[in-house]
Amino acid sequence: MAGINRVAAKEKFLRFLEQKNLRMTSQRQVIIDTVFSTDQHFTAEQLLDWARKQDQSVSRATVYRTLPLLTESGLVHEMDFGKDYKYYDPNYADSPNHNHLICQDCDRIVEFESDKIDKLQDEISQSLGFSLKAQQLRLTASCDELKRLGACKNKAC
Amino acid sequence: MAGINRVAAKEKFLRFLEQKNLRMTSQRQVIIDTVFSTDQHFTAEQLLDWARKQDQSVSRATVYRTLPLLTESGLVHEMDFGKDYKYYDPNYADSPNHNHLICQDCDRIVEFESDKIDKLQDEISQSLGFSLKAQQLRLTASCDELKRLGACKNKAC
DNA sequence: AGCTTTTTGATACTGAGACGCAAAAATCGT
DNA sequence: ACGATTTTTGCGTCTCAGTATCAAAAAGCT
Repeated sequence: MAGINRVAAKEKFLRFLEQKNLRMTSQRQVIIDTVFSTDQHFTAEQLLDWARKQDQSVSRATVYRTLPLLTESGLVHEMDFGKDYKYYDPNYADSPNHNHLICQDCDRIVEFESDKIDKLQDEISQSLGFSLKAQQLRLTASCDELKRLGACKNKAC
Repeated sequence: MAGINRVAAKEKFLRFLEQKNLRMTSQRQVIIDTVFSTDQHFTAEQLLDWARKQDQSVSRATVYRTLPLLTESGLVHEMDFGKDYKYYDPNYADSPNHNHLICQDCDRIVEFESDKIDKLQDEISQSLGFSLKAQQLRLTASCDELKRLGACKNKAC
């Protein structure tokens, strides 16, 4: 599953820029092309590297300036995995409620959804007197189950 | 509910140090006294400020060195609320599975627990082939429910 | 083409946290 | 109680992600 269609994403971003009276530039093109050519989570610095392979001249500043736009437009989601830098998730437009399980042994990140959890979160928020706006669930786990079965395909396992 | 007993906490920390062949020093005393005189979440810099009011000589380095010890001993929990600095939660020893709801309007942090969610998390981890080690659930919400009812006591609401 | 507004890239800056090291404190053996 | 050994401390420096500044370049407008 390769995330949102690159063309659809670009289109949505165009509409967002228009509505905000911002301009589509070649640098922004390169950046969102890069973002939606993967479905991996990435950091700002990674994105800079990748984008520069496509266009030497893309600057760090522009990458850091474009990421908040992508976040605001709902195409990408800002995540913190407990490191001292941010991660960005390009699968957000597809499934805005997905959660993450991070393996502490092999650093894999597995995405999952759960209607039951979503529903409970809503109920709890209501019962505390709030209305839920956003949510982040992060499970830290160990793949020893898979290891025991010899089924873990990851090199680090 | 004022968090774990200060005396109990100090005792637990003493045992932890002993087991690791580390020493109890006056600075570490001051730091954990400070930590367990509140049940609020705090940052490293806040802790430094508070501790220095009690003992001028406590250094930034020592605070930053002590916090990982407190975390490792299970007395405190490291949290990220999406800011670029970490928060620490002194209520962790009491209820290691509690979750957080952060109000985006008034910045209040409400703690809550849910056996149902805990259970679902475990089930999901198992079904993905992992065993759950740790968990962080963060809800971002707005207190407009309370506001509408005129029941929100917070000044910012 | 000229004029205005936005965007860009280079560079300097900020702020949390880590590191290195010599001095100070705690522990231990005698 | 005292010197030897080990740990811890405080200071200063360093790193690194992210932000701010600003003149130059690009885009859009008439």
